[in-house]
Amino acid sequence: MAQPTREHILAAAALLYADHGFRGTTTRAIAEAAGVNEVTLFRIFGSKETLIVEAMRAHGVPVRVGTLPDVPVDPTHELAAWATQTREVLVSMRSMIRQAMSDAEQNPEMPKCVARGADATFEAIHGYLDRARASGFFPEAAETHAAGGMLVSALFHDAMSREFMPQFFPPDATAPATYARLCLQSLNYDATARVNQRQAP
Amino acid sequence: MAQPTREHILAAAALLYADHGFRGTTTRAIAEAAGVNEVTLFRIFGSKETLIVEAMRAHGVPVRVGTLPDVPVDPTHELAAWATQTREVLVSMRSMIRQAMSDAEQNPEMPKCVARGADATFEAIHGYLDRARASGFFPEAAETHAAGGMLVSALFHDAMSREFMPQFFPPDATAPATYARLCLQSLNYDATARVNQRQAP
DNA sequence: GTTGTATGCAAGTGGTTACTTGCTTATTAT
DNA sequence: ATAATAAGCAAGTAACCACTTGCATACAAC
Repeated sequence: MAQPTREHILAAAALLYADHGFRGTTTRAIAEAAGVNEVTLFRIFGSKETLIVEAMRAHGVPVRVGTLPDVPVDPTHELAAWATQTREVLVSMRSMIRQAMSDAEQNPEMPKCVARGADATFEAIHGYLDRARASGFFPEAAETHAAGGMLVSALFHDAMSREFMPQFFPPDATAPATYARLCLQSLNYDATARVNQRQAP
Repeated sequence: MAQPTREHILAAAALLYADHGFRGTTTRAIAEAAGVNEVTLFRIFGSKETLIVEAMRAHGVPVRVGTLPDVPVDPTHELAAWATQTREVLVSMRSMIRQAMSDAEQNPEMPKCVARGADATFEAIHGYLDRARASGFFPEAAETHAAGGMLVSALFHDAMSREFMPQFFPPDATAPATYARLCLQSLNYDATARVNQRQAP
């Protein structure tokens, strides 16, 4: 019962942290939620801080958030699908992300272990847009990294703030596709490149 | 000494709140920072919660964050200037905004009184882009609201997250101008419209 | 000069918090 | 079977928290 206990505690801590932040998450509440005695937490993790940090590392943003094809064929749909998946993940973790960003003022490690998966997300979108440019979908001078960053920013802001100010965002269902479309347009997307690509070889 | 005291307390509370959030901001610390006895807080505001909410309302996001001309003449520069001003304000308030967003889980009023100025910001950018479209800078079908929202999202995400993951954003100095430029490109910006506009009448 | 109001000060209340100690009880390994 | 390990339980510690009470003091209006 050694490992299951440890996992239960981490899962309970992550869940409580998302709702109450660091200060608001008491060791008593974690123990109760995990169905474990409070002293067990200290015996296993030593302190509240190391427990919470461990929980963030285990239940933070996952590394693989969405799938983008290696060779871009239909950027409009591929990007829209990826944006939808990515926003879904961000929405499911919005509470945890918000808490970690605010706790950063006291403990700068917090947002870093929560957002470990962010690297992979940016690499995925940047790589995809670079490949799309190489395939002729965008002109050579297209600022793919900046545009990809803006797409991520739109998904991030949407996931974090829509519940407070829904009137400022596009309709919920179509928002990710809208962001993807505008991202492509900002890169002077040439939809015919796909056809050319296929005709060339 | 009635009003000065009240203002001192609100300012001290807002400052402490930005660093420590609701739970972390103690009435003792507010009193000490304001140079006032702790009981005075309760005599004036009644409770910690009403004090903090009052402080948010007084020192939240201001209503006028940036200036956009009534009649668009040079969107590239006008939008870049506005984006720079807007990000500056968001950066200066990032701690407070982050705390308010995380405290929303417990008290949904928090982000609303902090972000009272957000309405005006969105109205400003939406109105400006609509006028620019009417002036012929964009085609009739241009999705000005969605693109304006993405611009605000980029500024927001930049202001909130750059300090944690600087590698994912464009160079700090030119980022707002980059966002503004991509926003215009996503709307199929026609820079010559300005000239046409002037020749027409 | 008196009265009312705002503030300071000292002390305390009841509650919560992270964390500890001492001891008992299961499970597991040998 | 026995010894080691992991976990539970009850109780407690010292600190901190929001908030209260009772009383002294300063200043203003009249």
